[in-house]
Amino acid sequence: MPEVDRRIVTWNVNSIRVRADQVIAWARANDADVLLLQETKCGDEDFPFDAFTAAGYEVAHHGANHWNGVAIASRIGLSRIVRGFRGPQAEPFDEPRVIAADCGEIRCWSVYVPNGRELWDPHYAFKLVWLERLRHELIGAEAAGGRSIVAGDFNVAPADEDIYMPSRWRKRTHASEPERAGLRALVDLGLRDVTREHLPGPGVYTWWNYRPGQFEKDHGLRIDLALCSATAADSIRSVRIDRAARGSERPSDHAPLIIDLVVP
DNA sequence: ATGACCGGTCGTACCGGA
Repeated sequence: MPEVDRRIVTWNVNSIRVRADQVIAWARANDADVLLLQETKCGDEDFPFDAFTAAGYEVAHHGANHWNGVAIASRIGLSRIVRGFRGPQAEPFDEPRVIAADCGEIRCWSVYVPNGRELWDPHYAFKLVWLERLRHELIGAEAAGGRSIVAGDFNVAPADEDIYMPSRWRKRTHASEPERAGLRALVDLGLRDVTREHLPGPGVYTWWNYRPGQFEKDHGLRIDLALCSATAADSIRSVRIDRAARGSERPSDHAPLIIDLVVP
């Protein structure tokens, strides 16, 4: 059977209404097959479906209001869509932070892990439990078994080398040991951090603060990740981060993470 | 420098982001 190249991209777009044109133009120029988007920040009624359709992408969106929101756009098929965690969810676990679908030969998840805000904030406890809830979701879906990519904004820097100045993040979220343990528990399911494998650090970042000079000084974090099952990870040809997109006009504060793989 | 940004909201300050 002939092999087929697939390009999967995860990108926290920080409002799809602001950046639809930019995201679609980028997807076309970069030949993306699948876009895993986070922080669309709109309800389904406000998602620019028509613009994506015109560009050849089917879209499944899971959004409620101006917070959170995730989507999968695909030009290689879109089926078996699951919005949110399976089964009824009490708030705040019903927030639109996860969506899954089959895109061609690949089971894809787009995830937006809660920020946590501060180590003493109840939102931080929510973040830790949410990561554990995601772990159970991935176990139930047997994500580690097939050809799977669980990608998105995890809001956790896996190691100190993923932070421009680790000392500044000692007492902040994104770098604490419990968050990293939550992430490791996902990896322990058999989902590999393929950016780490293909782009050894330090200095590999996906997010830079909007504050002036932060991007220019490369004060970034690596918090957008692609966790891949063994079948998917073993078929990866390259992993890249498009820093140029972060330096564009009116950019998202996150850069796209690009995964190229080959499937039979 | 204690500062600086950005998206969204029945807004013109504040929340959330990270």
